[in-house]
Amino acid sequence: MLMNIYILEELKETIVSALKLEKANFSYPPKPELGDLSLACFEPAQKSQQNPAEFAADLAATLKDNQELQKYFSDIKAAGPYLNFFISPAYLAASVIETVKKAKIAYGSNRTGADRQVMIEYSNGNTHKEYHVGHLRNISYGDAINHLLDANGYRSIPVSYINDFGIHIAKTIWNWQKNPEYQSSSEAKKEDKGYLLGKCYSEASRLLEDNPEGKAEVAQIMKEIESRSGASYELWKKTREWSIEYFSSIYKELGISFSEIFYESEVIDSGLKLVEELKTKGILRLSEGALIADLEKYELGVLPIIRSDGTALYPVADLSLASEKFKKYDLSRSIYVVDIRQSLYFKQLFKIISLMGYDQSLVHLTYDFVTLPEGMMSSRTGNVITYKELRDKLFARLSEETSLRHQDWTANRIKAVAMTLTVATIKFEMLKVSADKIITFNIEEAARFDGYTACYLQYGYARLKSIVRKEGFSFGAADLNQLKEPKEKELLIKMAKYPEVIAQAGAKYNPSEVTKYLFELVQLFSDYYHEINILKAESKIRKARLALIKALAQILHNGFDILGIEALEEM
RNA sequence: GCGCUCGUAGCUCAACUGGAUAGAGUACUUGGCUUCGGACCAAGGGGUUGCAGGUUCAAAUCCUGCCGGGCGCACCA
Repeated sequence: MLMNIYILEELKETIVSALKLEKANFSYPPKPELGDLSLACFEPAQKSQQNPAEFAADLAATLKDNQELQKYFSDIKAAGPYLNFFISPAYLAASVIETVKKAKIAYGSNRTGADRQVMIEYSNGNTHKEYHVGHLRNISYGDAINHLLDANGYRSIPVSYINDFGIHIAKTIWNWQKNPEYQSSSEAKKEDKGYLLGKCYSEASRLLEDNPEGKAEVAQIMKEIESRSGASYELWKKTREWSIEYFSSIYKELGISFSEIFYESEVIDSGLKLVEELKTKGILRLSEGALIADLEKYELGVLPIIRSDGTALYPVADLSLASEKFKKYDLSRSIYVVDIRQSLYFKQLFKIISLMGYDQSLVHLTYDFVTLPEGMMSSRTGNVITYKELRDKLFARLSEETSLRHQDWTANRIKAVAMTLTVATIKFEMLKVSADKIITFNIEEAARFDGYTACYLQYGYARLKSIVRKEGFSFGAADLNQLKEPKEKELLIKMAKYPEVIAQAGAKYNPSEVTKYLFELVQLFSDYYHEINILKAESKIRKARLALIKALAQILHNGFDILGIEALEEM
């Protein structure tokens, strides 16, 4: 299959071959008056022991008569140590708009990954616990990376791993059994029960803090679950289902789906066998009664694997899961999207996996936590904001605003639009900040319709589509030479950069570059829209502008897809 | 104690990984509705990039040392 070659890439290659450069350092001028594409001359000048500014000026003079380059550039001039290229507007418009028109949903994607399979694990809820804003950052981030990998030519396999077998479950069941009001509410819908379990768990953690008696009871319950028989085990089976149903209802609301979901309870047994093997191989050893991985010689400390009482710790399941993944799928890379606080743990885990003989590349994709303006959150003390609470608060604001603007709309329509905006807002807020920054989630700020927000972008898209709708189907071939406005050129340059943004954001696992790009694109459009009339323009110009607008809408739509955001035709 | 990480405008964040006069949003002040959707647009003020050295043509970015916040470091996940 022939893939798209994008204009800027093509131009850079043309320049490099025309100048016979080995290495070229391209950038974009800070202001459009300076040019559209820029070549820094520091390095080549140094090689030929010349002043960079003179070097640039010499090059500009040489290139003036280059027939090949004149096809693409209306002007080439030096500005200090930079050689600046002005792309010919007609060529730019034709190239960008035609490429978008042909590629449609594929505009921006590339073949870097060469179809290699990559697994990406994210969301990773714990049954019986709440699904909170931290999980939302994880799932939004993981899903965006999943889309970015696909757009960069990888075959990405999104999976989730649900911890359904830890001590937290015994705590929840302990509290559940003690409180008849929990049991009596089991007539509720399954997903509501999943939510209730989360509440029950946080309460249990609080109750158990200074309660040795309770802790002993919890340990007893844990043993019963591990033995897979008895009343607590039966209750585990039932409540586990509630949580899983609850998670799947969340994924559905968020429009996210996984190729496969793994469960700790299903990998733990083979994990115990695996751990025995690793012990005979000498990778693990006993110490102070516990089974540990001694990684001191790699400066990674010590990782306990099995408690001195013989019960399994978290790595047992993780090791088993890793080998499961590699057995089942032919992976070139395995990515784990997990909170940065576990970075030492993942270094240890990856070291053990490589000692086991796996040579696939392992990536721990980290992000920092989410907090609220009021302060830190912890699932133990229970002052977390859950998905449900956040969603409801955002939804209330966004639907209020929507119904204010559309008093003729039905309640259902308002609800549907507000829900789409809610999900878009959550994802956008989680993605717009780079992963290594703590997010202070400010609901008031997030739910705005102006500024760097999901609603601002959606509004821009809705206006675009509104124009396109008015045009109907009378749509002939456009003469793109009619796009002569400077603002049109600015828009086209920005549109031409989209493929680079996708490539870079993918290589750096950084969706915030996409959010920023889309915001700037909509800003440019809003400015253009305000100043230049599209539908009232003279027929030939109108057609050309409509072609521009359609390509623009396509790019916005593609960007929304990467972010996992549903584009609204009307809002 | 050891290690990781962050520190940029009042606030929330960018800065193409060493490049042009450090940019956006918000807040504040001001201007624009006989508009293709004003949920918009335009203009203005606002900075010793935590501090001090160093590396070089060039440093918010790299190195060293401080200061301040956050997070990890054996039976939590």
